[in-house]
Amino acid sequence: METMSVAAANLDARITIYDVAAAAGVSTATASKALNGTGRVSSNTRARIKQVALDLGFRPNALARSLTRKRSFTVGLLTDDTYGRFTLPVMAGISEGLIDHGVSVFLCAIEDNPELAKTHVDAMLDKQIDGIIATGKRVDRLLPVDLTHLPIPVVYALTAGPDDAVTIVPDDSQGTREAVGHLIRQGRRRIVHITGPASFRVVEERATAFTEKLQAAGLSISGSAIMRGSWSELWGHEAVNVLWSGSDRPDGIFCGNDQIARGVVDALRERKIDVPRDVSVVGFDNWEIVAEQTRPPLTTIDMNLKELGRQAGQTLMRLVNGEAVEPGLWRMPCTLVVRGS
Amino acid sequence: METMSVAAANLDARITIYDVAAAAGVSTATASKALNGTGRVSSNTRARIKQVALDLGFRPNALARSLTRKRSFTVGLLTDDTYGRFTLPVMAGISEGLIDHGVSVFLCAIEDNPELAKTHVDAMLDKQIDGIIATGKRVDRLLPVDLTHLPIPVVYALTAGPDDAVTIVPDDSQGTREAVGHLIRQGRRRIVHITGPASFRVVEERATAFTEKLQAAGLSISGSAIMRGSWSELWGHEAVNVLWSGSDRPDGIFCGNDQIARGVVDALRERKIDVPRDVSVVGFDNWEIVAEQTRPPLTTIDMNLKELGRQAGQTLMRLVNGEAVEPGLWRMPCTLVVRGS
DNA sequence: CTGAAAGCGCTTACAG
DNA sequence: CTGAAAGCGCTTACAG
Repeated sequence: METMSVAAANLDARITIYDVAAAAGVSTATASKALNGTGRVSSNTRARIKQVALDLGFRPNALARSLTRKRSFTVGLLTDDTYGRFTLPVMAGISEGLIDHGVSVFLCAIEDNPELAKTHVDAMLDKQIDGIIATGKRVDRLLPVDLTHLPIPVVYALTAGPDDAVTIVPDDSQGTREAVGHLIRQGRRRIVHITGPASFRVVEERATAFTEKLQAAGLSISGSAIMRGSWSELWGHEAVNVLWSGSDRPDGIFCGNDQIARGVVDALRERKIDVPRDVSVVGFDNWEIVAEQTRPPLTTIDMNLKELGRQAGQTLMRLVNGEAVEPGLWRMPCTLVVRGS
Repeated sequence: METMSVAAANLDARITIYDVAAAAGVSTATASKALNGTGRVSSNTRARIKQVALDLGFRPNALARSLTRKRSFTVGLLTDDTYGRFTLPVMAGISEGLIDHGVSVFLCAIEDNPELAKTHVDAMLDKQIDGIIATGKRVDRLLPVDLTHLPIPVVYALTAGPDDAVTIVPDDSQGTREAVGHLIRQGRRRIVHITGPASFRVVEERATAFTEKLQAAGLSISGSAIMRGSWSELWGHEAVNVLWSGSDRPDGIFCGNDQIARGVVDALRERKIDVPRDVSVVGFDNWEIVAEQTRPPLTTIDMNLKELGRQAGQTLMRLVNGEAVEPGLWRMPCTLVVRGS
């Protein structure tokens, strides 16, 4: 009852710039300028108008404003990831980075469905979005939509984009160097890399960085130092079994993700091998729910996904504002998070 | 270069309803009616206008439409969950259920920050959203914003709402009955419940349903049949240790979430107790990444979060359309997912 | 410094 | 069945 009457009141009494202009005894043009800080208005009348607006609780209708300004202060966020392990932090970063500029973001969950994707893009275009951020679960996969001939700028975050666009991804090579560097500083000399499937580009990128870092440190690298498998704990387990059934056992293990690392640490414990005394383990992702529950807690690499999202948002705004930005692959630095392993 | 000229062309040549009216030789009023299927227009001219619109690639400006219709076909989605384990499926469901109606959703990640929340709500109100869906990580926690005196409807999904609103949550009691029923059908007679902290309302709700279901089945319940702890694997481990250090050992375990269940199954395996031969285990959440990687894979309860999100979206639309809907707590059914445990 | 007027791109009574 | 006109709530040249 109470609620309803308030609602009704708000709806009907929705106050417009005409109301504040009238109350302040000026034209809407002057009111508009005063409120927006544009044009020349004496500081006196400006102050008065602002006060009136405040008193009346005036809130400008963004739709009307957008219609004349041809700018909606709205962007679209496309994602094919409904599981969200990597995507949600990115989205949160985008949202946070953008709301400060008064821009809101449309969420479009498109799965792997091209039809759905097109529907979403069309709906957003109709709603006059200023730009698009495309994001996804795989850095080396294209979203199932072509975004290249749109009348608005688009930036790609954590998903593949065309060469002439800006695409923001974590710096996997640098992250790898952080991890291996840490292992070396711990005095480890026989280091192996247990990672995911070769079909992932990040796997190869990290593998290359791994080898190079070891070489740079003057460490010998056995032919089997890089073991590719799946992104699972089980694979971590198995890899340890393979390693320990041979004679060339490592004292440092860099894993392709935290789940593998979790499996490695568990397998090591089952074999009564002390982590980190006998073997040091470093994971990747800093997926807290895994990293913190491992015994001991995982030392790992954080991709700073939220910051990456923030960057994506700001970059899109620069593009929307017509600023020139360097296209290409932007690599955002990763951070080593030292825990117990 | 190519891209830019296309963009420019699209921007400048943005074709309006005036263009199609002119091309079809009718007034904009008629064009509007024909395109929207409103008012009386002969089927001939209607067809012609539609064809012209198609040929010209006319896409109506949703901003202008919203301004006159006083309906933006846009809703806001508030969430305090940036981790997203539960929230993202809900959001995906909302988005999917709404895009069919041509409504887009604004994503607002508000953390636990009231300022941020207010900023988002204000921004969305300015953008004339038709309604709000509030969602969060805890069913028994309020979001850090008061949404009760807004001029638009709001529905709550997976987060606490006021009594006079519709709040959609999973049916924890029914889910519990499914789980326990399954255990009983497996021939289990000494069943315990290892769950999370008493501070969570769902914990007590499930505990009550657990007891009732056992009673209904005529099974005896030991005083310590319900063990409250944390939502972690570690707690699952510990609980098994406690249980097996006593003499009253269970043959069926219902866990408050999949992580606990994972810990339970691991601890059981370490004790050489066969799952599911000696002991059956049922989890909760159907968090696939955990449930599928457990050995054996976890039998668990799925909360159908995506469907819940879809419901929330549809319900909000009903409200927006002025339909009457029954306020209160709506409980959506859970589903038993049988795997190997 | 201030205001009258036109315009953003649609929709909707109201006439005809 | 069709159209002229007003209006949604702002902003922006253009005058004064």
